[in-house]
Amino acid sequence: MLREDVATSPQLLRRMNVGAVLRYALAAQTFLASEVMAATGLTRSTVLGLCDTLVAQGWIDEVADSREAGQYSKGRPARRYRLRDRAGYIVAVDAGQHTVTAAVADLRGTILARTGHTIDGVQGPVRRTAARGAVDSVLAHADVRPEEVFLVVVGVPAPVDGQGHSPAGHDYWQHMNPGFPAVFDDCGRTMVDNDANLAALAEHARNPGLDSFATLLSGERFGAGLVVDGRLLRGRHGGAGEMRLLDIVQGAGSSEGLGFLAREWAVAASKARTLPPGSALAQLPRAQLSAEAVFAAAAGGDAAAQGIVDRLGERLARVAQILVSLLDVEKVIVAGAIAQAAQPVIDKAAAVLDDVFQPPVPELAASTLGADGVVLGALECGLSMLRDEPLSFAPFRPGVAR
Amino acid sequence: MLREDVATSPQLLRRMNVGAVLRYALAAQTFLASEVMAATGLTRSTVLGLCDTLVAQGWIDEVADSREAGQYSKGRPARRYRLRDRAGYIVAVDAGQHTVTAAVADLRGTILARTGHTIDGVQGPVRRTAARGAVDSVLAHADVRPEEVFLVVVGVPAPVDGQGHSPAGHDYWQHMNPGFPAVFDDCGRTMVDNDANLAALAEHARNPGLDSFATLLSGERFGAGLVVDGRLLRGRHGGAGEMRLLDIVQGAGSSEGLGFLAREWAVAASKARTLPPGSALAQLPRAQLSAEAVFAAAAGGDAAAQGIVDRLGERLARVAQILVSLLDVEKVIVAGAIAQAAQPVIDKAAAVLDDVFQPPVPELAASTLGADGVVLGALECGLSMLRDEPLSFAPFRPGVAR
DNA sequence: CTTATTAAATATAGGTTCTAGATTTAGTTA
DNA sequence: TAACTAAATCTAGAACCTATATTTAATAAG
Repeated sequence: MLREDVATSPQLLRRMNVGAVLRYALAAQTFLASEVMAATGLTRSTVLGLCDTLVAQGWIDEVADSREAGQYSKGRPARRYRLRDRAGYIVAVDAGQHTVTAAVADLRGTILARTGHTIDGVQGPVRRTAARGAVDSVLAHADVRPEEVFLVVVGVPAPVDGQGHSPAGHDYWQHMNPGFPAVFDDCGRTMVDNDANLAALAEHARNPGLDSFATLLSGERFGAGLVVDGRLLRGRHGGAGEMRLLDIVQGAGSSEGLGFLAREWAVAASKARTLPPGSALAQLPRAQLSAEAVFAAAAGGDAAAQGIVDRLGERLARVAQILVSLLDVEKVIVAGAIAQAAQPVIDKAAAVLDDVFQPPVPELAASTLGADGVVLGALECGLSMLRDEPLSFAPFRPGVAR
Repeated sequence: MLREDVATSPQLLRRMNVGAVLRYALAAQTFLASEVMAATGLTRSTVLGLCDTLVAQGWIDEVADSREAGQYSKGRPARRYRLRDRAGYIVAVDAGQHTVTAAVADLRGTILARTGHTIDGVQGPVRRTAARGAVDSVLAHADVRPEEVFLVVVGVPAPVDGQGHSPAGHDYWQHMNPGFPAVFDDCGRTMVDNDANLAALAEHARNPGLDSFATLLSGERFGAGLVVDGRLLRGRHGGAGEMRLLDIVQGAGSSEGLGFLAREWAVAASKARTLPPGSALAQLPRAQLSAEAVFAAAAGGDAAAQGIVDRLGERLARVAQILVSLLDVEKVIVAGAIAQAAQPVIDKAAAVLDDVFQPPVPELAASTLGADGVVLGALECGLSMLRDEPLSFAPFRPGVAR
């Protein structure tokens, strides 16, 4: 491969140009030579030659519908090319603490199959088996064989450094990140990353132009994926975005998440019998005092629930204030399964931020991705790696040796 | 110029290779074709052709001392090339609140002249005039004319975004960053950046392998330059590293810096007459109760001064804790003019960090650059821009039209 | 049904750039 | 002075891309 900062030969130039056209194909799926000419500045002869190469390599196909698909056009009909979006596949896995979710997508990012299972245990071996099972299940559903997979991207609830490793010394992290590459050694390359980081990548892909923001997973514990100046922050050991610092922030108190606290505070109020008799929360058995129940009651006007929501909103505002004032992010996206239910909390927090900051006040909003953020981020991570270095993957075609 | 993601022609390939050799020259100053061959993988013919180009453009010279300088060697003596380190110049300016410092360096980064002045006032026009005066002074000392300058890099005590602008709405920031490019319009390109950011770049250049760290300017106010994963963070409006968040951190209290607080607390103790009669601080008139005096007294064993140092150390530890735990930086470098004097404070803070963190404990250390950090960082900023895009500059040679 | 028109595809020639290998050159060493 | 050595130079040759002319495959008009 290339040494760093290295000079190049004509062959390498060809490789660069093949890559440029392939990138265009990945973005456009079906395209004409003229479009590539406009996008790259290359001559028609050159572009057609590059397309020939890509056809030979199995990345694109020539299709015959140049005229039918397009609007009316005079002159000789143009060849039309189409990305072979089944030339390879990307597998995305959210290996959460209690559940594993897997999805398989084609090269355009279209999800072909998706599944979720609970994991019975937190031990590494159990998690490895569960992840492999989920992946085998989606591959079977989508009729994809492991050798057709370009890339497996796994999200885990632990800090992960640039090499996919979690810091030593914490058994929990090693259990959460128990060496997935070995599990998927027949499925192309495997990448492991932190779940909040992947969720942030998903948001980045869905918010064009938003280049500095934080994605705050906020269910049981706070954890942030930080994107500043268009880049995801990792830090020395992958610990960027860990929220232990909240222990020493006034008004934030701890890194426990919104879901956890809503439940705890409701249960505490119930035990302390401070809930007014008329409160909706008082009607529920303690086992059903979930965060969602609290938020729903608050939305219904219940004063006790509203009190909890207000406290949570102030706490969330503190968290957002920290991130915004240290990193100058323009938006904090509250993500995770409870994000949408927590809209009342977010509204309260946004009001607090309005007081804290001079305009322009940073945005605070719930993610629209719900519980799928991590899986979608894993997919996005894989797609962006594909876009960055498409030629480092080899298209799979039945009957053709790789 | 190039469209993004664009394909290339043979001419552009040549340009890339010329750039690669020039980068080598900038790093090596004097070199042989064989070395470039080894570094780039190119043929001798090609490398010599590229060197011819660079000679013609005025970037390098052929020098005759191939044998003399080198160790014994058999065979035909190799041509030796040398960077024309006076093909252009880089001007670095630290436009601080009270003082302006300027330096001019050649392409190798060797400083040719340096000067410092106090600024009489905080108004934009005054600062512009002072900066221009300082630059004219160093240029005259180094016998450099403005048109020979490639790049002027100015550090200011205000947030600065990627375009060199400071956020509107704060008059102070506009005064600090009053449109320097117009002042240096005869000196090549002008770049403006935040002072702490530049100090961080200086540290980055001097600590190879250190890729995630914070540089904490800590004199009158805390301000951090954040480098994570090898990149300087800016944020949406250039506000990354602003330390206003300390207002809500327990034990940190405010964003006032070590120098400010040491002085304030010593004066307060003096006014409250709580200094023991034997204390070295009690001997001093209040106007001389500087931070340096407090640190010196503490080093000399004075108990009252030691008390102040301990309080400062705990506060500094909090600041470092915040940065480390949110960004996973491996080191916090205390910079600014008082950094070295503040060693007792740093020692105290390091001891606190030892308790707070599990191993590996993040490092905390004083910068070795003293008050020059910002100027050196501005120079480093210019050099790295030169290294990234050398061919975007045109060498200056007397008698040759540009 | 033929002809004009149009735009894409193809073919041809030419220029740049790099590589590979043979030959020459400029020194040292014996 | 001759042998040796490694750099420089010279000569082909191959891979690209471009520019321009020619051909081709469609539609539209007469």
